Amino acid sequence: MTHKITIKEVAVRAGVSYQTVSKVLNGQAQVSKETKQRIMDAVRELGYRPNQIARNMRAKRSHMIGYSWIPTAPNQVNHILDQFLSSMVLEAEAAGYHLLPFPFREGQAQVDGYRELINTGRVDGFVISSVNYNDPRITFLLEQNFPFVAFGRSNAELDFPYVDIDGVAGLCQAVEYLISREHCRIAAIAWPDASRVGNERLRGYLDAMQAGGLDIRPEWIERGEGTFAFGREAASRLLRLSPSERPTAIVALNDTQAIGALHAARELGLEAGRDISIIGFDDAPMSQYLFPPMTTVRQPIREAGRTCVEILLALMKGNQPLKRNVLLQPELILRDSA
Amino acid sequence: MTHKITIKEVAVRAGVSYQTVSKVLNGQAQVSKETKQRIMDAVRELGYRPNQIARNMRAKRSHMIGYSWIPTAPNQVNHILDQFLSSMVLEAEAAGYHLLPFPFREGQAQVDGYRELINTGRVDGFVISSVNYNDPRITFLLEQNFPFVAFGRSNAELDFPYVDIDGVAGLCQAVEYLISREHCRIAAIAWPDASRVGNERLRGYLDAMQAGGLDIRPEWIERGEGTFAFGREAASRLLRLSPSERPTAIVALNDTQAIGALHAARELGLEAGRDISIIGFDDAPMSQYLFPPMTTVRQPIREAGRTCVEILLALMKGNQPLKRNVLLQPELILRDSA
DNA sequence: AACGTTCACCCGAACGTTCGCATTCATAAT
DNA sequence: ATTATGAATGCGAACGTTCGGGTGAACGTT
Repeated sequence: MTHKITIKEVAVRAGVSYQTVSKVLNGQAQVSKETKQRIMDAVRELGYRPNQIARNMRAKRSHMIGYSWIPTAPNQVNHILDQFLSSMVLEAEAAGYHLLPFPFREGQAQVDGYRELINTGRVDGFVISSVNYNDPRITFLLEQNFPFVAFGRSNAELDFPYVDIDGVAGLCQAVEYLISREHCRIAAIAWPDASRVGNERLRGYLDAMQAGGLDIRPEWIERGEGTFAFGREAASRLLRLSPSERPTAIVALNDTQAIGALHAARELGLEAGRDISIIGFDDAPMSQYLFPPMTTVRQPIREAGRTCVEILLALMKGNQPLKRNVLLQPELILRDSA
Repeated sequence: MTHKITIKEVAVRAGVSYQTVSKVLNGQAQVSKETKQRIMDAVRELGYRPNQIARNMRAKRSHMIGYSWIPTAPNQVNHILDQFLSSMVLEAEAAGYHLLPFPFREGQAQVDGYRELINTGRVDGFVISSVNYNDPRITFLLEQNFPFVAFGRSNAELDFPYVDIDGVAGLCQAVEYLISREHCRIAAIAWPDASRVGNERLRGYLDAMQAGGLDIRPEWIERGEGTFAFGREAASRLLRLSPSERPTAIVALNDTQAIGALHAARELGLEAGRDISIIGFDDAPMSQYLFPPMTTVRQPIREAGRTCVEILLALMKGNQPLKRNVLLQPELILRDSA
């Protein structure tokens, strides 16, 4: 492995002290044009690049942003990660920062991972995702007064910087669309009320139903896990209600549940898009390839990743960022299932 | 933000020199039990954790592994990334290493990203993926004699450490299964011959066909992009061949193409799993939720990520790793489409 | 001729570690 | 009593930067 060039070697070649080279490189030196040129030439000829570790050491910063995510179960999807990560990586790199992904731990041990990275000086800030109510990471980081941005909101009383997708608006759009297509009996397949994201989306459903002057029947609201199995089971129940009560449309809080609902409909001999309308949430990549292609709500993930890093960079600089809380608007993608 | 504890503060509290603390912590000191205990107590009481940047500076190592991947197009899937990344992160962390994801660049600029990370001392090694023939990264890294492991193979004449999934075996399994189900006319939807991965998998098809004593007809081999559109188009052509020539089964080199084929079959009024058998490759998470659930080949991604890092760690230590080239076996997942 | 300014550059120190060698002190061997 | 031995610890230096202050020469001003 080829030897690494240091600033001293550049200095020798340019015939100046190495500190002068440093100053020239950082644009804070009064030097004659000629020496500056000599230094630049030497840098180029030797292919010198400043050692980042030494820089970090001196600056007492790591120029790293910690990030960890819940690894999905083997048969689950994380179609978000690629977009979220690469948008963060891109935005961070432009500011001389890099991402440091670290393993996700459950329960109390989770905070230990964060603490360790702080105490060893490996990161200057965090982006946290999969945020929910009473997230121990949030209280911990606030307490430590350590820079972080959350992708997702938590308890209303906690004040911290976040970026989130407007779940209320997402479901509003879906329901409003269904109402515009003359649907009156619209059901929702939702999540347990321990999920802030789920509650948000459900509220979008409720708001839009109310705004549209439609009945909200408790039996039209199914709450359970965000899985294929629950989606199928819930839809199956909904579609077996008596004809006068049976919903003509179903909105699910994610695509996986919606696909379960699609299966339930098919099992009952109903064709989605004709006999029953189904709308998902997430725009999972395969949703477009289903039978029929699924109408769903797409989240601006790249925008979210970019914005998280943007805010975090300002925080780490010590600035109050211009925007501390950002709510991004999702978009209804019309296909054939509704 | 709370002040960071240094080794000197620990030393003061324990009443020894800071270098002694260092030695105790690194287990290379002859010290009395009592002072050792005093030092350990001080460490615990102050919550001291060694500054990793300073350590890295001293050791002239970053303890970082560079990794970058091709971000997928908005409507594409990367269901691999989550598993691959988290298995690498986990394996790396156990050895005190972390991953440094950096933006993927196209063409010649790609190598610049790698060079920059080397020259600035940010990484000690790389894992590279999306490897193909004549990969400029491989020649560059070999030339620099810089530690790396490839996930995927390249030109046969290049000798470098890699981990790969046995594509030949994967398609063999698929075709052998079809043969066992009495299929005689089996077609393949393959990729352009610029893809090493594609060629490998296609060879698996050819080998198994030959071993099974079946006809290999050129019109049964479609080559094109690994997209939904091409899969549909190719399958459509195949299924419109004259009855005596029409294949009774189709293997595709990835799930996206296979799903395209599923659509083509349906458009022609054929039911997959009954009128025509279709097998994909990748076990994309949604494949199980299709109509019908799709038979496909699953790759041991976590194992691949783990092994890449395992080999790389040995290389970075300066050891010749026990295994330098690893070929992992994929697994046929039987569902209803074949 | 003495003095202040400015320019162009040098130099010491520090960031938080680790490492090799030096030093001190007690104990045992001569 | 002197010397060798070993255990327990201290000390200086170094890793590659950046930063602030210092310094000598050239020049202009009175």
